Amino acid sequence: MPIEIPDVVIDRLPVYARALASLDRQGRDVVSSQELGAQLGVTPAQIRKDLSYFGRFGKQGRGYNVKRLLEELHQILGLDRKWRMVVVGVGQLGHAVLSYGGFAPQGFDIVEAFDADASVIGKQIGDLVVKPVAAMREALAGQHIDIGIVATPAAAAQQVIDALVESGVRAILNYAPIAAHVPRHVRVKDIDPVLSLQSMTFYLKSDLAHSPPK
Amino acid sequence: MPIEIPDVVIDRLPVYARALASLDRQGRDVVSSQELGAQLGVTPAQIRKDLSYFGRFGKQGRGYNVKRLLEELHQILGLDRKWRMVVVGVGQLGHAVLSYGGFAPQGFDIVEAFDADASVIGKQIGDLVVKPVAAMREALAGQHIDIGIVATPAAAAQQVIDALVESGVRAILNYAPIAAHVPRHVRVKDIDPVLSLQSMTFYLKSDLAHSPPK
DNA sequence: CCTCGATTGCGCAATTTTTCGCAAATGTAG
DNA sequence: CTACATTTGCGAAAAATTGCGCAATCGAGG
Ligand SMILES: NC(=O)c1ccc[n+]([C@@H]2O[C@H](COP(=O)([O-])OP(=O)(O)OC[C@H]3O[C@@H](n4cnc5c(N)ncnc54)[C@H](O)[C@@H]3O)[C@@H](O)[C@H]2O)c1
Ligand SMILES: NC(=O)c1ccc[n+]([C@@H]2O[C@H](COP(=O)([O-])OP(=O)(O)OC[C@H]3O[C@@H](n4cnc5c(N)ncnc54)[C@H](O)[C@@H]3O)[C@@H](O)[C@H]2O)c1
Repeated sequence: MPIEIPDVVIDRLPVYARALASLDRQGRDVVSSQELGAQLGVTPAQIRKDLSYFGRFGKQGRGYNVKRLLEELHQILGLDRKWRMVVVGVGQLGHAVLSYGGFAPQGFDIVEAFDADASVIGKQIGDLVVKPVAAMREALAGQHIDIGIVATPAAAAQQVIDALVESGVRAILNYAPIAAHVPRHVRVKDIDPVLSLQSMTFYLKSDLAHSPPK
Repeated sequence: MPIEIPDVVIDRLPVYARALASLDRQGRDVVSSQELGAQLGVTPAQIRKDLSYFGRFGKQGRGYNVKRLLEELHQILGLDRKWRMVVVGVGQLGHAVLSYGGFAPQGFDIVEAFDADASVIGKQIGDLVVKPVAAMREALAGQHIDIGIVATPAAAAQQVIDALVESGVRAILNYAPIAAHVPRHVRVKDIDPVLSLQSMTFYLKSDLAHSPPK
């Protein structure tokens, strides 16, 4: 029964969900795998196959009901509830993360923020006050935190991650440029724009087209 | 001769390069695929296979010379030269990007910044002055820009991307939560923390372990 | 100069992921 | 009620990716 669902499939579902939400806002009622695929740059067959891991959500000859499919995806991904997150490292990037309006509407609530630097500790951002990272264990002891966001310098990141894991966090969104080590029950996703750039340059490099149009 | 190299392989090379740079800073001279793999959480066989697309860089019985392999990877990825980038959208995130110290040391230079908002235009950040996005075409007309970084709200992102492509940019680092449409000769990498979170919750959701250790 | 433990590079097998192809539904139009 | 244009879900084929196994090679030590 528990057929293994590939990670790649899980990674695509949020993309489908985002597109469906957009279609929904535009008032669209139904969409075919064909159209959705064109919009997202994936093949219709892939969308249908991905969805088929979870059930039968479409109607032959019609396509998918946008609202219905969006709800199903939310349920599948666990987006039909709130997730509690903490941010560690409130520098440039940490500030941007804390004041980003894109998390809360999706059910991702940042409930604590920590930093090591005295000039940041105590600072109020939104309705959070930055606490000392040294007191993180205690601060998190009573509460249930699902996800830790790491935005410290690379040198501090692994120890911060260890502390988050100790505190019961089961997923890490890691902005620091390191390969994090975590126990197997903890998920990690890395966000590193430099790695993204460095893989794109491979293709740019060999592009012979080189002249800016005069 | 031009054996097709899988995209997944290209995506891993920067990760290897980053680890090698770290080993190099630690004064390590050689490393085996075994050790590198353990550090990065990939199998040694995968590392060897990936590298074998490009040549033979190791010595049997020894492993890889750290400096040598790092140089080779830099060459392969095109990191042995400078890349010129522009940032469009200088809000919270754009600020963090502009003042991020992690790009320049890797050869990624931000040479212009644009925004639509009068309260940001003219502002100096580092040694750049934010210019009006309306004048982007003209500002970029003379120069060769390799990569565009998009940090505008979603609603503006596609038109900004179109303008960047028009200006001759061949790669886009897109922070906006949209599925960008670009001509085939343009590369896009998306950075979207919400998508990352939304795929991790799939696994958290089904985790039965739920209680924070008292 | 021989032996031995270590480690690469790579052909090939195994596994994973994507794509194909089509029967079965669905809605529409006549 | 029938014909028809669509589009799904899914088994099976194809393609892509990963992992295995091992001959060849390296350096150290004697
Ligand atoms: N700024 C960006 O655009 C950007 C982009 C990608 C990745 N990153 C990465 O994100 C991280 C943060 O980048 P930034 O630009 O915000 O740097 P920053 O120096 O502005 O902020 C780092 C913050 O972490 C705090 N800190 C240091 N050690 C700590 C510890 N042990 N515990 C808690 N807090 C600690 C510092 O006091 C500081 O406030 C870095 O790893 C960087 O490589 C940044
Ligand atoms: N802040 C984050 O942590 C974060 C994280 C991930 C993704 N994002 C995404 O990055 C983008 C920027 O986020 P932010 O938090 O910096 O938002 P922001 O509102 O602080 O900044 C957006 C900036 O874009 C400018 N802008 C608007 N339209 C423009 C146009 N047509 N041309 C040029 N500039 C234009 C605005 O004037 C503003 O300065 C958004 O798409 C957001 O979803 C942000």
